[in-house]
Amino acid sequence: MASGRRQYPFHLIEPKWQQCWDKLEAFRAWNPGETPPAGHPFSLRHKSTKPEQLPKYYILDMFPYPSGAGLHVGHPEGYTATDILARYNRSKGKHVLHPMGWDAFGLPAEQYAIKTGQHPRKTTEANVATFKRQIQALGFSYDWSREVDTTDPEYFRWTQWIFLKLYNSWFNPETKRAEPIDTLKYPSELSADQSPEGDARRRAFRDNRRLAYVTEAPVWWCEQLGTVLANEEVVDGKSEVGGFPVMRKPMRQWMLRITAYADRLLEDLNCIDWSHSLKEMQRNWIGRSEGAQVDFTLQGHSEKVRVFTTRPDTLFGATYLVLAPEHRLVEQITIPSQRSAVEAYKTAVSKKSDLERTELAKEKSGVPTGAFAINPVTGNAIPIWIADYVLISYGTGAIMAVPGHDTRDFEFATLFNLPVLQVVQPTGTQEWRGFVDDGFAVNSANAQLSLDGLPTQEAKSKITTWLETQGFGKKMVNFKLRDWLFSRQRYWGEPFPIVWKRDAEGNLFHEALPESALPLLPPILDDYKPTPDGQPPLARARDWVQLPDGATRETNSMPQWAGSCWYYLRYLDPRNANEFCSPAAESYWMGTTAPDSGKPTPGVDLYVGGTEHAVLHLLYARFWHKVLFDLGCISTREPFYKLVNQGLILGEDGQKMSKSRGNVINPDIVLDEYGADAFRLYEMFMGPLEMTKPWNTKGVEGVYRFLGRVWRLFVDEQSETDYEQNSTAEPARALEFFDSIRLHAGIQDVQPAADQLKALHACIKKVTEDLDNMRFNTAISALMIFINEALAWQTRPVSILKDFLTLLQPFAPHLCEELWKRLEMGGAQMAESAVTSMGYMAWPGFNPELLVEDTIEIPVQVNGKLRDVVKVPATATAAEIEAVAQSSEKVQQFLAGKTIKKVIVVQRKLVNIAAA
RNA sequence: GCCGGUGUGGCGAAAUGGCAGACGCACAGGACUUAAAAUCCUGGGGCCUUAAAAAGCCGUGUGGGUUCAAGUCCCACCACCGGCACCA
Repeated sequence: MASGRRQYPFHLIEPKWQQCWDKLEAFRAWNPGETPPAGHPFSLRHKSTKPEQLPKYYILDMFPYPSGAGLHVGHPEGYTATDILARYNRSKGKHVLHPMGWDAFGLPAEQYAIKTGQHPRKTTEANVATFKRQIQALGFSYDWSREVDTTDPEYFRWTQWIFLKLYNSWFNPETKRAEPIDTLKYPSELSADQSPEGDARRRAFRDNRRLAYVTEAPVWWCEQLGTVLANEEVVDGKSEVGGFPVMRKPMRQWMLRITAYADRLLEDLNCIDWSHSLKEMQRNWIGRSEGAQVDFTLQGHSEKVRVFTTRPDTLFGATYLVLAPEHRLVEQITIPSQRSAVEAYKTAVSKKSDLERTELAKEKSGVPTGAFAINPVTGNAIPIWIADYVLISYGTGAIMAVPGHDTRDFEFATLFNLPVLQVVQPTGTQEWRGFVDDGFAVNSANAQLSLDGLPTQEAKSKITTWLETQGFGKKMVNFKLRDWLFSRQRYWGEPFPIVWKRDAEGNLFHEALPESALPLLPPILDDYKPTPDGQPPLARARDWVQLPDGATRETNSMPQWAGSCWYYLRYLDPRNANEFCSPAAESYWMGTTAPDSGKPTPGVDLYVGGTEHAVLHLLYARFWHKVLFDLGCISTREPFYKLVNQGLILGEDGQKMSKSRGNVINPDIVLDEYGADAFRLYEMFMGPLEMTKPWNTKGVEGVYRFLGRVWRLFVDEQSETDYEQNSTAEPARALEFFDSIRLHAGIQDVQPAADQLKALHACIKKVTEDLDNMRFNTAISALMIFINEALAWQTRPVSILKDFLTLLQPFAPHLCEELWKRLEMGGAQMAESAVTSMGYMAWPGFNPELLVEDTIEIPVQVNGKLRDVVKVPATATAAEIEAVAQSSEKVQQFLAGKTIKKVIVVQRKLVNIAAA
């Protein structure tokens, strides 16, 4: 630990500049139509250019949930990367939008409320204050005037407004987009229905097609948390939060029809710049699979069993059917002698915990129903079983089993001695039994149809066409993606702007509140627990729930995802009281009217956050975005054009940081010891942004020393020593002594020497290229190389130092502002007036001519092994280089007694002599 | 099992098919100091030799291949990390 003396007085520098930026609103982004004040650094840089005439750069962090524990070192990793790029782009002349806010609804504040009775608002406010303090201490260039908080009524009124949009829309399969619910036409028999129930039927028709709809479905209920959880919030049969047991329970729930967008969510991945693996995760989650549905007639029943298969080409090999135990036909078709066995099996399955049911190496189980179906191509009667390896929630909840060519079916058939037929011939020499890949169809012919000899793909399309013409089935696409369970039984979330009423017949129905009723605030409670009969906490507020006209309010609330689904849009126009966002702000920042728009970047230019949101948040936000796009509220199809995941930061022991391991690094302590600039620099120097990497406090010391060397390049050693001694003696006057530190005597306003220019321009080139590719670690190493060289200079030209500070500024903004200021003042006393921000200094360009060397060193290899390095003029021709290389003494030694077969000369790079 | 990613010194890492290990940490030696800290300078892949060196050989998870030349490209494996997981 670097105890004692500081490398440089960061403790005086950093707060000073943070206050200065804050006072100036230095990093405020201006919406179209706004005019920055004349003295603002933006105006100084861009003169009379209107903000909206500049190319925009929208750079976004995943906003944090402000937990009571405060920031950990993982948060600032992404934030530092985006801040560096925000500052870099500002310096390059872009108009940068870089906002921050709080995803502040959520369980911890509510559970704290249950324990202590403290209103979650209080807890939330305290946590937000801590987070904000910690984030601001890092000197990030956020536009704090755009700060949003999902729990602010002025924010969540628009979350509720978007919900109303979803509620009041349906997905038109013909146009493949969302449309207002009024455009949904009733079928003629419904519109003609004059009966008393007509209205109710029409209502039901609409309600079943809304993008937000109600269903009575078994959901994951967690007793301890007192709420239902979404599928994805249940991990290994336990709640993701807290690890409590969960059970299935039928409840009335709100759902969002994300499945309608499955195809578009998949398709549009092709037009955004996300990592391959992230796109794959989304593709897997959506899980599109193409195949066919096939109807099997039942012996002795008029009903048919519909199955979904991706391998219709194997239909001749289907030797039995399997229904999910919950399938609706099971009841009907089970023969009396099998009834008790079937019932017993169903009970056993329903009793199984979901952990057991999804157990990996579990042995297959099932029972026959005694019923038979007819294979439409062979005409054979095949038995119908039930088994829990078939899921009710996927496809049609029923499968045709082809044990010859499906691993699961093969396992099942082996266990129960069911017939296994070969219908696919492998291309190689593999065993056909259990062969699941593409091959050639065999044993697949009847009087009307033959697939024999066809490759799998052709066989699939041939039989699908045949099935369709015969009326036995058709092409079908299935998705793993399920509709989004959108209600929670919680207090600390957005209430639904929905009321429930009864019609004349006594049927319960729901109705949306008008937009004018927003925001709908949650009621004041003194107990935040669910009611004893399992009603959500909101149900405790009788007066709130019960409306004067007899209607009752919906008592569910929205999940935490809701607020984070659209916050990037609210940042664009966060104080707008009339709209969720003005069209002018939206079209400018989301890129549709950017002035440099040869190709406008659609959406957020760069979004950085953790992989933990790879599917859920990113899929939900894309879904909402598309709905808003369809309804004409916004102008882009996708919200986030480029997305990068930062890697995890591990503890010093290489383990994941956790309280229980005691390896958590507290940023406050690091900041105290080394300052914000060193902290930022270290987070970026550790390695590539996207990699997982361990924390190492010694490494912080390394970059801290580097900043100390930067400081010493600029300041006079004696005056620094004086400052140290004086401020130790009289700490109260530290600032005064600090201001009288003089510049280094070598700093002069002179023409730089050639080697100085070369060092600078090599650095400019490397840092620029690295920032363009988000290679922060190597950019920092280039800055270090420059400093190592510059420290040896007697004369330190001001122009060189200024350019260097401009390069370092995105990484270590506080130190750079301070040194810049001192250069500007020429060593005079620091003045409070005329503060500007370096953040707007133009990024230096590099001159490649300055980097040209007169003589270059060329490695010479013999048979691929390095034998010598020769110096040649940079202008040497290949022949000249070859001559020099061959005449080298060392090379001669290795050529002795050998014949040269070939000489490879790579201009300016290398010579390799092949000899034998 | 499937999908994606990663394997390079004691450690974090760097390298458009062209001198492997930039930069930093740790370590060692030296300067400054009464001494220490801080700072500055120098040296560090391994092996084999040697008083020290030079020279030589070997080295990017393993085994093959392409090439004048492979950390980088191709094939087959192994290990670790992340995601999904009876999705028909």
